[in-house]
Amino acid sequence: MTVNEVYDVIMRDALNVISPEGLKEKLESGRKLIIKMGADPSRPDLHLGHSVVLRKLRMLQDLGHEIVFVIGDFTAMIGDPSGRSKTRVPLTFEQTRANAISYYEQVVKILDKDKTRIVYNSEWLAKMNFEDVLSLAGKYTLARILERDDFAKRFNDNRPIGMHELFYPLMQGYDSVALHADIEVGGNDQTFNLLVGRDLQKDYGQASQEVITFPLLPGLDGVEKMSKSLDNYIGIDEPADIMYEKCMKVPDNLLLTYFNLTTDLRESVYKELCEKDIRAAHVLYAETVVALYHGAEAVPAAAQRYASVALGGVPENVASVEFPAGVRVVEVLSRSGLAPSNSEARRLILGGGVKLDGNQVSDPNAVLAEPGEYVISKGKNKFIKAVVK
RNA sequence: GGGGGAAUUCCCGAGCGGCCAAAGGGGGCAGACUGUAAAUCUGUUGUCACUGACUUCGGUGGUUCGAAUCCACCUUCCCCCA
Repeated sequence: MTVNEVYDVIMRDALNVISPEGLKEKLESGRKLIIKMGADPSRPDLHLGHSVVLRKLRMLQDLGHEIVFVIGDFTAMIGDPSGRSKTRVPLTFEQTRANAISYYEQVVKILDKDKTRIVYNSEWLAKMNFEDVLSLAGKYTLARILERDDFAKRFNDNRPIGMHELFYPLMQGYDSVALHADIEVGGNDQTFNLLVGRDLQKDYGQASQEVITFPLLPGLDGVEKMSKSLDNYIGIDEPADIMYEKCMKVPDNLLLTYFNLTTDLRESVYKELCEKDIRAAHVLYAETVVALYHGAEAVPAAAQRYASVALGGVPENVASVEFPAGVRVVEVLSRSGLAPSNSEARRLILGGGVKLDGNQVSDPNAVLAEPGEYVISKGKNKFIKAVVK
């Protein structure tokens, strides 16, 4: 892609670009730009929501620029208050390192390993003394910090805001100063933090970074933003089968958005299909995404599995768990993870949600007396093979 | 520093001495319907050896035959005054 093409794609997909002229100028300068992206080490599991931004970074990388991931190991001690209504529980140093590694491994599924750098913000933040901190704090005002949605909200609702939390945007902004970042990208929820970086760079005598924010991908529930903790995500690490199935579950009214933000397909390919045959559009989406992360060769198997389960069949490679003869079905459910407890398993049976080899189990005290293999299912698409010995 | 209030099961929120595993709503899960969608309807939502037992209502100790409910102290949060 040429500089102009990349610029156009960014302008098309970005939610907001602060100073498009500045961005264009930098891209055309011929310099190798430092592009900053904050990584949240408290949640190292990447999903399609992250891919929205990552895929744009990949384009910039292909133009020769350097992507720098800032692992907020120091800021993690505070926890980003973005979108939070409560103070977060801090992470330990070891946790952030472990998470950072896992983060990196997933990131390079989309990005070019050689042009991706990882830095830890403790490198500079931990070295600041109290005087440095005061000087940093003096560059911002309470009123401006309180402009932030979540702070304002918490403040008005009389919920506590720790003093240290107010420093979060400043610290993240200072990262840009330390790195001499040219561009910073992030999700829409990061807008405030990214802008603070711009201001601080100016205060420290640097050119302000360009800021590009991208829309947040809504989760599979169609309400909240995609996130692992809400379990409404499609992880980029997930097996092809699961990925395919989840893609089929994307809410109809969001499918267009998903196509837009998470695939390379041209609008002409999917737009009409979404309007005319939403089911076929789902299939196209599922195939596209699975191919993207697992290769085209993984598609047929995933599609076939989906189809067989849809027809009420049992998928082929189901995880199996061994049990001694005479186990209660309830225990099979709880120990295999299909149910969180025996009580819950019992309720599921009573509610008609459990099947044994395709037949509904109605007795909560049912037992697998004979050795053999049994397929136990919960709901429509959760299966486990019980190997009874 | 002084005064007043609050802490309930995943979340919000009722309960204010036995009828409380704790109303109601949200969310979750399952069933029906469907396209493994949405909407809708139904059931369910502490654990276990489940017609019974056990553990829960910020923490610790107490009063009582009996405490989520009363008392004391502690912890945390909020409000008002300074």
